[in-house]
Amino acid sequence: MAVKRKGTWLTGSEQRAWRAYMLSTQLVDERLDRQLQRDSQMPHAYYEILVGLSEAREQTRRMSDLARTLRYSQSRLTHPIISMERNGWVERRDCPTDRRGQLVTITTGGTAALANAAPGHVAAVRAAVFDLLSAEQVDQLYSICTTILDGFGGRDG
Amino acid sequence: MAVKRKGTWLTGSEQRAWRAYMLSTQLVDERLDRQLQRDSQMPHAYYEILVGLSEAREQTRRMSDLARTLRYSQSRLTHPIISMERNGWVERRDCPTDRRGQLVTITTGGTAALANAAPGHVAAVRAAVFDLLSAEQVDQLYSICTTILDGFGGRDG
DNA sequence: AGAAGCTACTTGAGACCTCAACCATATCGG
DNA sequence: CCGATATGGTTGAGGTCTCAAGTAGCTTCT
Repeated sequence: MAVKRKGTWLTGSEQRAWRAYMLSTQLVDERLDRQLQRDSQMPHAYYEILVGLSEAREQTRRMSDLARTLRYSQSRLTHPIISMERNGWVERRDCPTDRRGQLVTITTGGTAALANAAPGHVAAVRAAVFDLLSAEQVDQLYSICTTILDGFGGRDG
Repeated sequence: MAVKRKGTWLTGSEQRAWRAYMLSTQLVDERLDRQLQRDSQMPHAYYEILVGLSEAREQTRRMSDLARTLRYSQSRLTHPIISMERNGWVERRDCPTDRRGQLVTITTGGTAALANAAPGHVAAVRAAVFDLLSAEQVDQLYSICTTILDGFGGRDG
């Protein structure tokens, strides 16, 4: 493995970047969660699941497929799906080609809940992030995040 | 308020940046949490609290003071503090000048736990983030995050 | 065909966080 | 000085996430 010159701690500029990162990501997250919970009675994870389903062909996906694209563990997906099924936002049925599988479909109620939640959520995203950043910063952010994502390359988790 | 030209949705480059952001921040977070939990039996929040205390004058702080700098709600702080007190990592005593107040001090046990956890945690931070980014990107990240932080200006949450 | 191993999903327990309600003390206004 | 309000902190209930273990169906190899 390539040995870094730096020892165990972070340099000054890394440290200040790290602190700002931790603080800002946490605040953005909390803010979006709170907005969704308050205005649409759903946690952010539910919103993401609904989006994932609404974008799917036939509005339907296999559990494992959905979990992979959201990068959720399976049990992190099963629990919400069960409670969203109780809400009437999604429906499940057995997969015809693989009897282990489950197909999840967003219902019209789920679609309505999502349509109802989306504008406020997007406005919150804008207010918290994109209204503040320049176009250049948006591109930089994209490139930083994809660099980090690429670093994961499937290893550990 | 200044009206943005854009309507309710995000532009293409905003959207791809947003997806990369959500994915990467979540993955980084999970990875650090898991590493700390596995190697040092503490969630990330506990680590941050220990750091906050260790950096304080006399290794001691008021609850509300600590909560403010970490940007935690009070009950988000009280719960962990109680369990860390059971671990022997911190101690509490009444504040002499304000009888509502509580002073929290990190114990030698807490200091040891932190010293034990830090190298692995920092290595994980490096591996997940800083080993991948150029110096330029680190500076960009800092500037993006402080821009977002400034946007919060104390309002809402 | 049958055993071994992998994949898909669920379950339950435990930990953490949030929120709202609550007590106690400080502070401010008349 | 006393009531009104604000601040500091705790409590408990409820919900979500994680982790480990369990069930069931597929697949592969001999």
